Amino acid sequence: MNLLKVDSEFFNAKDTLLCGQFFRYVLDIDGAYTVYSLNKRCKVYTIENFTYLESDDIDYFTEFFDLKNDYSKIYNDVLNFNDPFISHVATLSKGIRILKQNVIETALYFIISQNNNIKRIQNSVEKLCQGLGEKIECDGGSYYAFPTVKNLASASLDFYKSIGLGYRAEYIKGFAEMLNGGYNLDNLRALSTSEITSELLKIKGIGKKVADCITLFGFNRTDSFPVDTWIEKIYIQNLNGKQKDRVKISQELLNKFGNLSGYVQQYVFYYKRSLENK
DNA sequence: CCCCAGGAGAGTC
DNA sequence: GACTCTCATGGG
Repeated sequence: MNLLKVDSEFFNAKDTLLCGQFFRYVLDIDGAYTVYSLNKRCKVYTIENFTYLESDDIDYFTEFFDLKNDYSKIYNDVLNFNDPFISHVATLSKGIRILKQNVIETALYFIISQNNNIKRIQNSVEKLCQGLGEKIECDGGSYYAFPTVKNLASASLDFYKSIGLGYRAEYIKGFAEMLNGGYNLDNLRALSTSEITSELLKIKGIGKKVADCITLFGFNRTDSFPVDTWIEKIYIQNLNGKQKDRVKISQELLNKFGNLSGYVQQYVFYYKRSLENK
């Protein structure tokens, strides 16, 4: 077990995990979060001015949490838009880091996320891993890995319905069979963001919003601005938006924020979902 | 009973 | 291109 200690100003454990980009974490009794990704896990917690990362695979989670990226520069670039509302939410949410998640995990989780709520998504994700993932024994208990493509494809439609996916079960089943048949999402990495989006939209169950989440969190393309029901509300209430179609809203926000879109989107989303209600 | 959740697909015009 | 309806499921 290795330990990494970093300044917490631009890496806050709670803000990063609860801002809506990730679903597979548990808040422990001691206040630390246990995070699961693929077949790995880590503990992460913030105490005052420092955030601590504990894992057997520090390298993986250094990449996962994007720790080699300079978020002070990103933060200052966002402030330079000189938009009072955006600056306000950025200041409150600057501890967020955009995760660099495995692309298959990201795609599955965000297909599940459609017309759903975060609690239900988390429940389904956990049951998915418990039902199909490899059980990993280690000191301090055991946990389940994210399932292999083969296991995902071999699971029945009834299994997917049994973990609460509802009508999304058919989307997941179809996507799993597609992957098992040789479709490789990593082949899309050579393409531009808009080209990746176009390819993702060909997959049944993936629309514009889910595709934008996959490009942002799975392909680390920050020139993506996912627009869901919450962002739509913010766009109208706080940004004086006039468009009504979510695709057009996304394009307008992307035009405004460019390569900083992904960061701004998470700052704003987190603000709306939690910070506003304190 | 209603409405809503990190929407998308299919149908109609 | 544009609406509109429907799709499971749990919670408020």
